Amino acid sequence: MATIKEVAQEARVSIGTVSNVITGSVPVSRQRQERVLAAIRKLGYHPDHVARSLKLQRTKMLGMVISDITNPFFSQMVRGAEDAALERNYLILTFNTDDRVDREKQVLSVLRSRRVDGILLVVAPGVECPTHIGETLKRGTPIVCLDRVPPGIKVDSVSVDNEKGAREAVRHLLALGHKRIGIITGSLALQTAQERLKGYKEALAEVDVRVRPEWIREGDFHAESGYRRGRELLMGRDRPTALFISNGLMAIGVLKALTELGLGCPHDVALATFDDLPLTEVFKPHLTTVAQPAYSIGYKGADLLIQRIESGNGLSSPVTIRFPTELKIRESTVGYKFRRNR
Amino acid sequence: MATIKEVAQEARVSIGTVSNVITGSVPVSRQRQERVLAAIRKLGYHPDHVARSLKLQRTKMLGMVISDITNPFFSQMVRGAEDAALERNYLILTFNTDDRVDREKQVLSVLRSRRVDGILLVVAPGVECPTHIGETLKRGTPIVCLDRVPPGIKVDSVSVDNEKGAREAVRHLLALGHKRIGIITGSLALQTAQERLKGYKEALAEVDVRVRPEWIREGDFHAESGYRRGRELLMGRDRPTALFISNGLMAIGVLKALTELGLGCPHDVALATFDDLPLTEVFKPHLTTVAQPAYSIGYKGADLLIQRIESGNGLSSPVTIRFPTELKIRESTVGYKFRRNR
DNA sequence: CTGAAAGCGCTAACAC
DNA sequence: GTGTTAGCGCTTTCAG
Repeated sequence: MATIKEVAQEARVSIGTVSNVITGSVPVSRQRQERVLAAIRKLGYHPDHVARSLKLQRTKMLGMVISDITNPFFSQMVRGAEDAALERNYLILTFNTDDRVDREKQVLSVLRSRRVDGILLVVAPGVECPTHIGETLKRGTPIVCLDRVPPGIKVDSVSVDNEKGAREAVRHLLALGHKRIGIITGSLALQTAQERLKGYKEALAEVDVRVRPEWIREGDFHAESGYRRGRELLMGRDRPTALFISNGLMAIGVLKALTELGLGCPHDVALATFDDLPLTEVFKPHLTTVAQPAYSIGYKGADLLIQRIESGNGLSSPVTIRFPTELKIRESTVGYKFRRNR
Repeated sequence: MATIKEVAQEARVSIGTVSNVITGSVPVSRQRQERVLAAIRKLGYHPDHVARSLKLQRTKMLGMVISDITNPFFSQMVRGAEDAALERNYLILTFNTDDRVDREKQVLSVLRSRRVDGILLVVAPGVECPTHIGETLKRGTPIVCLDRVPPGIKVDSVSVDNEKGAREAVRHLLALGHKRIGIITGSLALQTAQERLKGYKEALAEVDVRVRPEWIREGDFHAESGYRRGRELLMGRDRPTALFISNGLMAIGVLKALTELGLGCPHDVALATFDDLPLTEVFKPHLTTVAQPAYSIGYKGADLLIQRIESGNGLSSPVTIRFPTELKIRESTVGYKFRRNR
């Protein structure tokens, strides 16, 4: 592995000069410039970014901490973040926490040792106030929270208007004539999940439909919980005619429950869900969804984070970006008009 | 940010002693050990991994170069690799090339500067012999190729038995009575795609069904090409009764074409495809697939790579690991028995 | 413009 | 056991 020293020898200049032609910060005479370039090519020299990081005290690396890359919502987000980062010559280290706070803390500690310049974080649901986030921030490493905004902490975040998205979806269900609408929420330790529940309640309140507590079930944003809570909701005699599911993975579980119980969608039960699952569009039933711009959340998050890093942080107060959602009406709700008078 | 020097001062010992208690390579007296630990806690010290990397000339970082994290096959692979890496205290830097050779070269160059200890690579389809891979290898950075094995280069690889997987799928189609079977291949610049085509041809040859060149269409492993090649294949009067699709993304495209043309599956056209798309299982039609252990490919790949790194490389000759595939027979092929005598 | 030299924070000899 | 010290490869003053 050629070093800057060898390049300097080969080009018969000082290592300072080599550094100057590489960084371009200090002018170098034409003649020496060419000698250096030739030496670099001849030796196949690639500057050691580790040494540069040590000297400059910045690594041009970002940590990205998500729940699970296998969830298409997050994989799109990661793609967006990587694209934005690469454009500005930042690299991304990814970590899956599976929504476990202990893993999140562990990862944050690793990231500290690795001296990443900033962190994109999808916080794990935890009851306590996330002190590990505050500490990281205080230490000078900027964090941008994605998708979920942790409670009781001043931090940049990029997410969507969950309340409005849920409200619109439930309004849509109501407009179709449904009055018996259940919901499967995410973990209510997450603000995101609470906002979606709130939107659901608001939509019902608007038209004076009573909220029935037994039709509100708490899941955890994973498919298995959608399956279980879905079964509970649909097995009884007195079941809802429509369901609002708080995320895409849980919708998968609900669909499985539906099939097992021999219920048709939308005929027996109409389904509206948060998250648009990209690859399922060509399958039946095509789900009515509250689509989130996952790619943009990741892209904008990385963008904002890099801005923070390069502006020396602490300049302005925390930025909260909320993207709008888009209600996509499809066959899991329409194609069946629920009769109004019953 | 506390440094080892400050810890030494606080604990009233030399920096060497601090280093010794951290690495544990040299014994330290009980008393000083405790003083150091206390100082570390008090100062919130986290060793600077950048400095350590420079000194040790290894970063404990792996580069992972894939086509697109958004493709569930790859996101599972990445998850597997990250899990394996983390277990051994390696971190992963991910990059998407969108199957473009120029991006791949660029990424490899970045990875070289970043001094990653090894690279997990899904090669982009390119005509020429991949010299950039050979150079990286020669420079001493081990590479493990995943999913696709580049031609004309001795390199470790982890993939599946594509030929056998395709053969079994087409045999299944034949067993159902189909004699008019088309295929949409991946880019034939990829050995992977060629192997799947070969399996298809072999299965037909086994029962003396003539290969019809007009029913062999070359796609590129992306959904759009599945859609286009699918349309071409199915629009004509003289169309196949069954299709073998060489990957999951293209299957999505074909399904879209099917819907547009008003063709039912499996009634009008039976479909068998490579790749099991994880979240589509609850939708209709449930696809008959040649399932690949994507997670295991990633996991084993990282495992093998780390072994190479830590055994000082160049020990044994290239390892080629081939996982078996599993044919999952589902409703996109069965549920409709094609009549034998026509 | 150019070269010399001082570190960035850490590990690993090496003496004691 | 413990302290001292020489770098790892680079950037950046600082003289000239």
